[in-house]
Amino acid sequence: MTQSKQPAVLRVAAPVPLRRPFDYLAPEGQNPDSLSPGVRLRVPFGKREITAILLEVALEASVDVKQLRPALTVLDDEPVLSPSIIALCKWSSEYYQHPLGEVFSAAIPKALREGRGLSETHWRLTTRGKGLPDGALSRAKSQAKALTLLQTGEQLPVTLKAAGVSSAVLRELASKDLIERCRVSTGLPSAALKEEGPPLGEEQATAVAAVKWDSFSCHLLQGVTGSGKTEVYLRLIANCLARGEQALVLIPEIGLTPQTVERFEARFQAPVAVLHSGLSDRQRFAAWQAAQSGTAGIVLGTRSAIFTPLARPGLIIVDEEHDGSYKQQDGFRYAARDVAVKRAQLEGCPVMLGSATPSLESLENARRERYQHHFLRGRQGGGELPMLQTVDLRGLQLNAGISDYLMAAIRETVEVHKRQALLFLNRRGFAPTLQCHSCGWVAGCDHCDARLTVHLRKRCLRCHHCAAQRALPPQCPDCGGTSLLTHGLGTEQTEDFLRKVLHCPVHRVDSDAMRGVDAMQSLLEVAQSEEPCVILGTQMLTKGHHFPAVQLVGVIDADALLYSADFRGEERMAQLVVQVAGRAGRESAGGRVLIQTHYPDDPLFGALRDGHFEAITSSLLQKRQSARLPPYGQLMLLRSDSRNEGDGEAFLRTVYREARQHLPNDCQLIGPLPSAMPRRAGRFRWQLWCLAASRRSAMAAARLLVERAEKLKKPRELSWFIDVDPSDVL
DNA sequence: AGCACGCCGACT
DNA sequence: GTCGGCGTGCTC
Repeated sequence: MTQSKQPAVLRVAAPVPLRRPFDYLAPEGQNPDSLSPGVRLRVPFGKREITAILLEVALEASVDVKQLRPALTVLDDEPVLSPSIIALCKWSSEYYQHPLGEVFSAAIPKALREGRGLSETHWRLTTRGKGLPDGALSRAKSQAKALTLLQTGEQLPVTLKAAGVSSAVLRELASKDLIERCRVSTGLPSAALKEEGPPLGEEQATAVAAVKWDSFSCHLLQGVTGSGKTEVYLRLIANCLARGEQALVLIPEIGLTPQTVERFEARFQAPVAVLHSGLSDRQRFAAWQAAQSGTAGIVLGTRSAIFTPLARPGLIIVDEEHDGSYKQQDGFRYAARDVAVKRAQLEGCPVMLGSATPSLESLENARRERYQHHFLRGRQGGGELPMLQTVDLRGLQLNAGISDYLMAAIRETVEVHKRQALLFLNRRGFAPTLQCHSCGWVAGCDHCDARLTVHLRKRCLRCHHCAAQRALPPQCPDCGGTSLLTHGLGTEQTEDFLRKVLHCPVHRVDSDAMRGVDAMQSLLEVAQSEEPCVILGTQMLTKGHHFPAVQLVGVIDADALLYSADFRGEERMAQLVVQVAGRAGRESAGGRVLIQTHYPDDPLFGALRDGHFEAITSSLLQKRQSARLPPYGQLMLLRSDSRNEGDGEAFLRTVYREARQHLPNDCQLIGPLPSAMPRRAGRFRWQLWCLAASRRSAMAAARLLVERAEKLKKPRELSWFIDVDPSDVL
């Protein structure tokens, strides 16, 4: 049997938006069979040179062997990505229909993406350096100091620098062949507890005990603010660390990192590695490395941290699992919560999703017993749940959106009880509309189908959907009329009104007021100080922060949220009310929540008043079921974005025609439909809906849609993408 | 995504 | 006569 000598082929993922792998020959003198998937290769790619990730050593090339070029170098001895992370990336690439090379890019810090080394991050003594007699180099003091430090083991350059050893000294020693660069060694995190923590309640203990180690299981922990979810997390982490394993904890936003780190560090000896978008490349790389090498016992991060490799993964926690920020809204559009569940499955470890207001998706998974559902019903420390009440706005006179009833409650809170009031209004700026009283002209955005918002502080008009901004006009640009009216309500306006009528500080918390790192910090200090005041803000307020002195929570305009065009509007509304309510009376009795609405009879409010979040979710689930919307069907959107008005619709219509007959028969294509705001930032947006009855056919449909869209010739200035499990359908 | 090649307008 | 506009085609 003759066999033509087939060179083994290196199949790699390249960091480009192409949905196929590329094959290379091994570099000169390199045995391809010695290479493991996950190592980085430097390869020629067209006219440039890129860093690619090895997927497999294949026996046969997918193209003519003559076309293969040899890889230039192998960058790693050991893979930078573990087999389970590679599997996770492959799954994500397939599930979200995003090119694998770009998925890898999301999992790897920039330094590694650009081909810089893992292999050269630490310094250690060479054999020659180790054999050096004591007292050598006594004349070169800092060199001697470096050697002494390195005698205890390998060190990071930053550590050496902190000890007063400059990089010049290190270079000098390296040139004498006394020290060399090396890879970080695998460390074991310390499991020591600094403090025990409070005794667990019965429900907490049950939840902790339900988590079995060494195998996959998914848990949904549902409990209102103050019910002690964090204590459950801490106990689980303690157990995980005691087993010598690492815990990965996801939180929704960067702002929650300091308080979370603080709690972890108060409880555990183990080092905490923090990963979020606010880090420098260097910091991110260091944290990634601590996670990957196993020296970090706890890895805490936002969305993208879900792809961080762990030497010994033992537990994954997703806090506030319902939070929308777990879904990436551009490029690689993954949902970190769902990737977390998949990762736990691949790693064979437990995952815990926690929330006061779980998503309908997770509740349905719990109902089907895919997830174990644990409830924390009591408030720890004897705090009572606040009383929730609607204020019927019909026919009431409002000042800056505030009824006399709510105003009286605010006064009572700050003036009589000397406590804090928290008001929620989901619209920043002064007013959402500017209109001419003489001719009716309305200030609109030139680039979007939207009105410009009046910002009085900055004396400008701003579009909240694109970057457009202009000065506030002194008169109507159409008729020259000088009487310009504002309509509607924003946080600035309510702030002004409250400042005028109250004798206490009024703090505004929105993305305009919270510019800069210190703004949020000083607000939290105000909250801690417990001075009587009003805190008025947008969505930002709902995210997890502690407001110990808040006794009253007011939702100024619930109607805007309730009647959103998005099918998730009511779900979001219910979540939001429960979340803001959680800010009230956490540590003080007699907390109240007032919700202003023109529709007090909506059953949703009735259920909220009675504290029956379950009643709301089960009624919402029923509506979803009859509409066959998620979680009863899987939704995907193929979206287009084009400069020319008709292009997007025509493009999606062609995809529709071509894909329709090949689609699995439990899939339904709807559209193309224009987006809720058809023109945004000068581009026209259309969408094609695809609803699938099962996950399997959803994945087949996604693949088909992308395949067809990719084959079509793209009109100029048109771009398209698929959004699997979209969080916003507007 | 880059990066080239490739054919048509206003400049030294 | 060239510099350069960005259309379109390719990357093992």
